[in-house]
Amino acid sequence: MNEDQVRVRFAPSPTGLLHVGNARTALFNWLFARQRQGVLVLRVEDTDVERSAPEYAQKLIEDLRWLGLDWEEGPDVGGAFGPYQQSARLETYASHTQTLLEGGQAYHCFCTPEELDQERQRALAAGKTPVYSGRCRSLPRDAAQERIASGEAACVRLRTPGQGELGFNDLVRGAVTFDLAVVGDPVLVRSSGLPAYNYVVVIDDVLMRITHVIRGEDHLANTVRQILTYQALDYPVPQFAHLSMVMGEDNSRLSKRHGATAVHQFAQDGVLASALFNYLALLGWAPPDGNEVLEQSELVRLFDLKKVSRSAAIFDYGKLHWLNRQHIKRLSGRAQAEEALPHLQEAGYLPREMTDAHWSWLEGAVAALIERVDTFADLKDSFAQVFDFSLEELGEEERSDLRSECGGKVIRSFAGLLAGIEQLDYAAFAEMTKTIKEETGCKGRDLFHPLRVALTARGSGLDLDKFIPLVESGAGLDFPIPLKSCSERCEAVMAYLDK
RNA sequence: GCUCCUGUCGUCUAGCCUGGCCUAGGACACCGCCCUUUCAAGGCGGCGACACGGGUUCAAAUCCCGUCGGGAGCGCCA
Repeated sequence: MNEDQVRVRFAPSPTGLLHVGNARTALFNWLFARQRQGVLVLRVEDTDVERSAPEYAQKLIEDLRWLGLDWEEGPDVGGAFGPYQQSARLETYASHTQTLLEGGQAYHCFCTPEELDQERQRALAAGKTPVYSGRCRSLPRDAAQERIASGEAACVRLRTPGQGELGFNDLVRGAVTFDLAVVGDPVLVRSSGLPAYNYVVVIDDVLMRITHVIRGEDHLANTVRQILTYQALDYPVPQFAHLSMVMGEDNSRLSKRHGATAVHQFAQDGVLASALFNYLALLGWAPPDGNEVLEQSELVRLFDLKKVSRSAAIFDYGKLHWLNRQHIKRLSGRAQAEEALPHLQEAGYLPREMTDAHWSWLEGAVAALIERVDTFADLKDSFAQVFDFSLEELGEEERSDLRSECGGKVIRSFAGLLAGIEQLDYAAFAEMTKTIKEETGCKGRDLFHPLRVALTARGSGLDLDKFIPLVESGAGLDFPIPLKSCSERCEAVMAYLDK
């Protein structure tokens, strides 16, 4: 292995679905690794047995892959520095703890949670930062051993300086300095014997040879404790980069009440992975030339960790949707149809078994309807105007359009012409409208609106020149919901008018 | 409460390091116009910001100090 090789990691805890905030962290790690020809490690942080669940680890992996990320090492692909889930690394942590205990950099603490809580309350009340008092710090080692032997519960704490300053250079934030007087001795190992996050993360990052730790800003303050741990272990400290948080519109942490937050949800809503990828990269970073619609490979080329914004960003669904439209447009007709198909099948418009005829009809339909939608879920809704034809649900305005003087004349004239025609395509339709205009004297809105309502049972929608060929070519195909031809629609309207 | 991070159009940001090229640029959203048999889409245009107060300087969005706002951390959660 090359000593200079960049090695980064994404280390989610499997306590829920992949959130866009975490996805952005993963993505920035990925971009950085790819552009530096480095290695991305996926590590599952499942030391919290209460909240972790293996199903979530699997879903996390699926969602990351859907987004278009890959990694060289991880629980699913293996690697030279595994295992890659912390629950399988407990022995490693234990041996490090032994070393620290023997060297005196760590010690056993017998304080009970109740005592610590009281200490904390007192500090808060006195207007000070709650810091562990260090009561068990100077307990002689053999005395501690005896208490443990007698069955007393103890956790292991790191011995920290308690005074002075500790600074580090953050790749996105620059120089950051902390007063060590406000950092107490952190718990390394809980009295249950399970190691704590801030401890294992250090050991794992060292053992997995991580060179750059790119993570959320919520870890910024913990970095001091972690650096102290690196030092106690006599390990080299990696570079840090703390990314700002992703917020909802009201500037509070993005949560479900702001809308979709899980990557999985965006996939279901018909957002393209490439669009979400693009949007996430733009959250806190801007391309140098101002062109914001970018593919993965372009992002890899242009991305610059040093240019990442230091302030929090609000997740803008509107811009994501705009980007999604841009990415949809870049897809070939066939690819658009393929993306659309699952959503349309789920809505019951298209059969599970697609014939070639279905495919070519679908491509045409998607091409006609796609420009008007933000997502494939929206596309599903706009397919309703092709398949659903219900005169019972006409609105007031549409009803009066049909029943108006021109409406009745136009439709009767249209129905008459339709009877004598083989194949209604747009050219034929254009010819017919001319004739209708002459026969009825109706024109403009008075002419076209009744026709639109008669054919679509709606007051607005797709251009008729696109709508008619779509319906006519689809009418012969076998769909779960039969697609009515123009003449069938027209007959229904005539019957409706006669009532 | 304390500590740390942060503050440019409604939103994402460029510019800040290395003061003058800033009459502060772009994108989304919004508004208007054009296109049009509808609704969109699309094209064109418009509105719109340096949080505030002091300093330093011939000159400050840019450097310094303070205030205020936002976020995070202070756990035997991760």
